[in-house]
Amino acid sequence: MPAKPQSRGEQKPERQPHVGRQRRPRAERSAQRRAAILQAALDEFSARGFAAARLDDVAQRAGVAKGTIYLHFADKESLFQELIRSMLHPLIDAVELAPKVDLPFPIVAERFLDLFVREIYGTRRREIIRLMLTEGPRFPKLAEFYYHEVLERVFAAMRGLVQRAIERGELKNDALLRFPQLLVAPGLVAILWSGLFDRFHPLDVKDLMRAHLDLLFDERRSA
Amino acid sequence: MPAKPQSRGEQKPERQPHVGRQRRPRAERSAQRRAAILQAALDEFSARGFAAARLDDVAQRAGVAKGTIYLHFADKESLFQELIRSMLHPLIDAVELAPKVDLPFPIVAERFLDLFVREIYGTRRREIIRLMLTEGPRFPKLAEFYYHEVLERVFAAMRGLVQRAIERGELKNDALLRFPQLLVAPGLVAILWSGLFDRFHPLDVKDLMRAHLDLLFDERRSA
Amino acid sequence: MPAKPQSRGEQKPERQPHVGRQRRPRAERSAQRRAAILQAALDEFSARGFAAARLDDVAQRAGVAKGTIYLHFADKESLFQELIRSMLHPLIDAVELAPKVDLPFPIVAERFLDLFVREIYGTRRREIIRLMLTEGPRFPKLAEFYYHEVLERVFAAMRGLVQRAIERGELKNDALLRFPQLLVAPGLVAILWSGLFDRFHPLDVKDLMRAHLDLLFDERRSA
Amino acid sequence: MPAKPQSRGEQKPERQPHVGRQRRPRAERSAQRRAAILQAALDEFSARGFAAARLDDVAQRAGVAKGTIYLHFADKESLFQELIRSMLHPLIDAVELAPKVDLPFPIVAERFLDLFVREIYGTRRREIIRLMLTEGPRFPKLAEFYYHEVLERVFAAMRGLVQRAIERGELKNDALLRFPQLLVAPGLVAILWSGLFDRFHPLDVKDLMRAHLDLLFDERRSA
DNA sequence: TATGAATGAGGATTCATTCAT
DNA sequence: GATGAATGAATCCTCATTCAT
Repeated sequence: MPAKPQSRGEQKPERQPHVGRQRRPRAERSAQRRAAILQAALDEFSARGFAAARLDDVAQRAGVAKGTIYLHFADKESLFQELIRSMLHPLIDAVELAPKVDLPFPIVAERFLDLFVREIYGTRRREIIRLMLTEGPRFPKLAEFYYHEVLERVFAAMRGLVQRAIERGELKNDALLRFPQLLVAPGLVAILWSGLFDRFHPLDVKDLMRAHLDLLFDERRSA
Repeated sequence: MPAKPQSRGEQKPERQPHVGRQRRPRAERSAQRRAAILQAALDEFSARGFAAARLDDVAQRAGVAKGTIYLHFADKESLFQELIRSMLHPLIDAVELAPKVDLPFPIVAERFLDLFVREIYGTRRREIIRLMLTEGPRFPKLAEFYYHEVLERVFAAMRGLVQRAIERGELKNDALLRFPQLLVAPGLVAILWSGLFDRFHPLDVKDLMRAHLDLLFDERRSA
Repeated sequence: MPAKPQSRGEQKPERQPHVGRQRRPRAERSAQRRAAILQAALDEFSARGFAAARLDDVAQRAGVAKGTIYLHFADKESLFQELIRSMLHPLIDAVELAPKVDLPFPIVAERFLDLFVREIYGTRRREIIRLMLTEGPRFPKLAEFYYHEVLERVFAAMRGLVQRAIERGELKNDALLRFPQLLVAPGLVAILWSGLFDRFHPLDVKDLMRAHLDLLFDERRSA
Repeated sequence: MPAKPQSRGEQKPERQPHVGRQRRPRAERSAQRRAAILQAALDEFSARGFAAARLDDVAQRAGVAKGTIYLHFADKESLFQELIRSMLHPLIDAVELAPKVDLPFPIVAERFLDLFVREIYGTRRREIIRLMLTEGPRFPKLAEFYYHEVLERVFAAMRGLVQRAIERGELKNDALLRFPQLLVAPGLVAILWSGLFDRFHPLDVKDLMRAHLDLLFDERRSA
């Protein structure tokens, strides 16, 4: 699941050979602009938060006119919501391709956290998650979407794995079954930490995750 | 048009029941108003976030005129920052009165999480923490204050306890020593959850904390 | 005509020997406060102009509470107008005591300009004149007062002197008779200059006045 | 914020009389609006002074929305300063085209004062000079600009002329060399007078200037 | 489609004035 | 009389949204 192509550059051949302008079919140019706007919106919303972000800045950053934003999005709120949704979609798809292989739970958990580090923390999705956390309360629709489309699925998948682990005796209690949140909590904390306190004390996420796993399955790397 | 008490929130004004008007010294009335403003500010900032909160609403909710806010706070930002600071102070003091008794670490951890549930999650400080998390990136001063005055102290205290636990063999690895965050991570997640997803799936914090402890010290309540 | 006593200090004996507070009869204290307010008002109005001056600052500077100003003056405008009037009154009286001695006109003119330099330019009345010039258009009442009470009288006196000078052949034309303004114009320019350009090029008023006299009566100090 | 020709003053809008709406290129419309705003600003600032003028009124008078002002000027202060500057620029340019012809000094002086009457007193620049005099102390930048860009140049040019006059024996002293202000002082007084006392006693500037010249060069029109 | 000038509702802030103490 | 906390109208400025080109 590669990070989203931030550079606008891989344009395909063109048609109208006589025009000095667009060297690309209409629809494609439009999609490209839409992408540029979303990109810029992510930058601005991330940096200032929803309320303080200015569409002027988004437009400028995207290299389009302010009015153009309204050709693609109904209003500021829609832009925000579609930004979040569009960046969560690949994640949702990924969940479907759940890991069918049957490995020991500590390994599964480790892979899961690795995936988090690689595909969320290490990408701009980290900012999306942060926006979800910080602006979510003002966007019930978005929270609902996130809950049903992301959380429920992820948690369901996790519960399946946990259930098997419990049955196999790899887990001694049902804590993770009842609260799958406990597995990702450190990841969320890392996301929050990065925006708040990194300048005082940077946090090594991989280390944090390893420590988290140590706590959960202490037969591994112990003190 | 004299100010009007407009008592709101859960403040109990303890007025003399027989007096139709205020019969209180100047300084006290002033303090009362300041408190009312802070109270109202917490309500509004919590509900809408810093940028979207309107001082008009704060004033109305506090039962004072707009201008009155400026008698107590330099501007919107100061109001916000002083709100956060004032509500964190009792917490800071509490840390100083560290637990000197020497109990088994699982008990210590349990008490610590109980304290969190009781003194933060169960109070309006929950909202303060949430504001800290969500608005902090835009208030570097506040983040710095929080890091140095709260986190460093809490973490230092926690490390002391963890260190002893390791020495006694109560903890098999140094995970919590290096990342005290791991102990409070579920608490933060609970705070975030409460504002986002409670209407879909309420979270029982005490249960969550118990599960968290179960994961850490699995000789207790297992599956 | 000494400048107004800026220091409040020459208090007279008192009465109530048992009171720790005022050592002065009521009326006198009141007059003292009124004077202090006017003093402070001059400072503030001079520094910022009528509109931008703040009564808060006036009160603070005068060492009284804001409300006290309203015990002495109906409102900001009244304060301003009374300030101007009160400081012009001594000037008006002075005009009455016109110079009855019959001297050569150049000498008369020189004395007149000397008087201007000493009693206006060299005192806080300079600021009053400036305020009159800069704020006058917004205070028609004040302009009217100034015109009738000050200008008309001064000009009438001047015309008397000029008339005699013409009759005696000391002046070859009626320019000053028709436009007494021409005699004081450099003085007004000096007042304006002092607030605008002194930091680039200070103006020596006495020198300016001497040059002005040189131009008018060129048998004196010539090139 | 597109640049603007800046030449304005007595602009005649030259709209096509048959068009009910604007049929003009963007840039031109923008320049027109900017000009209208400056025009309206001059009206309002002149009438009420900087502090008391309301941008709402400026907008209304200019026939634009409040926000439009901010498309052309950063804030109220900028608007004010650009107003002054833009109206002084033509004056500055005019000084450069100094009079190269070598005429007798009284003629030169007369032409100079004529120029003042025609190009300043008789135009809206009179109001600009008044604003400069009355608001200048609160706008040091503006005073500096005016001093260096206008006064120094004008005075330098005047000194050149005066110097030659002295050498030729047309002036018997160096008064005007040291204080060129003396030549324009009556002009400034006329400007101030017009706003303050015209309703009590209108001042005929041309007459005033003639009298001024009479005083300086008394071989002309004498008593 | 795309543009960006124009709009004007909205909100922070100031400060003259009032009035309970 | 004095005080100064409280008021709220007034005003600057911002920025999401519209719309003529």
